[in-house]
Amino acid sequence: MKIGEVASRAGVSQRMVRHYESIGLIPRPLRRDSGYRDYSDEDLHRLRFIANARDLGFPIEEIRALLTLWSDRDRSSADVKHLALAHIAALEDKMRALGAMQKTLRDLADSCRGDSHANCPIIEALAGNDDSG
Amino acid sequence: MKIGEVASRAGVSQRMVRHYESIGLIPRPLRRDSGYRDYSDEDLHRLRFIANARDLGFPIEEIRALLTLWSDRDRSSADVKHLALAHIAALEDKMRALGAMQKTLRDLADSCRGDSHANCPIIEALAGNDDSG
DNA sequence: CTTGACTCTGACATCATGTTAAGGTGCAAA
DNA sequence: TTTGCACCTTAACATGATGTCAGAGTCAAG
Repeated sequence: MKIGEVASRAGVSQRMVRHYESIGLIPRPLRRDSGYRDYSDEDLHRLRFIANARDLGFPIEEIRALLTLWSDRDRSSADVKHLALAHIAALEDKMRALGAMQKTLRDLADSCRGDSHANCPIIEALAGNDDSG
Repeated sequence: MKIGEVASRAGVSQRMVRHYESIGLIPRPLRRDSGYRDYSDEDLHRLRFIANARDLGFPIEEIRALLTLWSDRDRSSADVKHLALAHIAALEDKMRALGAMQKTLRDLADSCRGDSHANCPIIEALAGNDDSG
C-alpha cells in the first residue's frame, strides 16, 4: 500500500511516516518504479505500535527500545515493565511540576479581584513585589 | 552591568537573555565601546519578570502580553486575571492528558508480572493485541 | 489529453534551550 | 610587556515531534 493509506490506517501523518523512516524507527520500504513507497501489513503493524506508544507519551528513543523488546523473543516481561515504570515516573514528575505551577497561579488568581481596577496581585508577584507576610 | 551579571541575577542563561532580545521581549541594551551589552537595573527587573512568568509555564507570547499589561497603567486587573485563568486551564488540560496516559500505563504495568517470563500485557497492548474482555 | 488526487524531495517553522566554534576584550599576575 | 584566564561577541547546529510549503513527478478517471 502507498504512504497515504498506511498513514491513515496507522493513525499518523504521512509526514511522520517519512520521519520515522529517516530516523530508523521503521525500515525503508520497497519502492515502486514510480519511486512511491510501498508498505506491507507488517509495516502497518509496526507503525501502529509506534502510534500507540506515542499516544502514551513515550519519547522516540524509548519507543525505539520498546520496538526492540517487541521483536526480542528472549526478553523478559521485567525488561518491558522497567521501561514502563520509568515512563510512569517521568509522567508523574511532569504532572507534579504542572500542578505546582497551577497551584501558585490559582492562589494568585484567587487573590485578584479581576475587576476594572488596576491593582493586581498577579502582576505584582511576577514583578517580584513580594506581598507575603 | 554586563550580560553575565544580569543573567545570573535574573536567574536565566546568557543565551536566553540574547534570545529574549532577538525576539523583542526585552529592549536592545546600550553597547560599550567594546561591543559588550550594558544592562540597567530596569532591564534586570524586566528579565526577572520574564523568568517568573516562565517558571509558571507561560509561553512566550503570553509573557509578551503580560509585559504589556505590566507597563499599562490603564489596564484592569480583570485583563490580567483573564490571561492567568486561561493559562490555568491550559495547565489543567495538560495534566489531564498526562494523567490519562499515566493511568493507562499504570493499569498495564499492574497487569504485567515483571518477571523473567516473556509474556507481557504492556507489549501486547502496544502491538494492538487487545486483551480486554 | 486534461484534471485532480496522490506522491516525491527538500527546506523552513515551531518553542525554549544548550552547545560549540572562532574570535575580540579586559584585567591581573609574572 | 607578555601571558593567561575569564568574559564577551556572532553564528550556526541540535533537540522533539510535527506542520507546511514549493516545485516536480505519477497515476487513474473522465
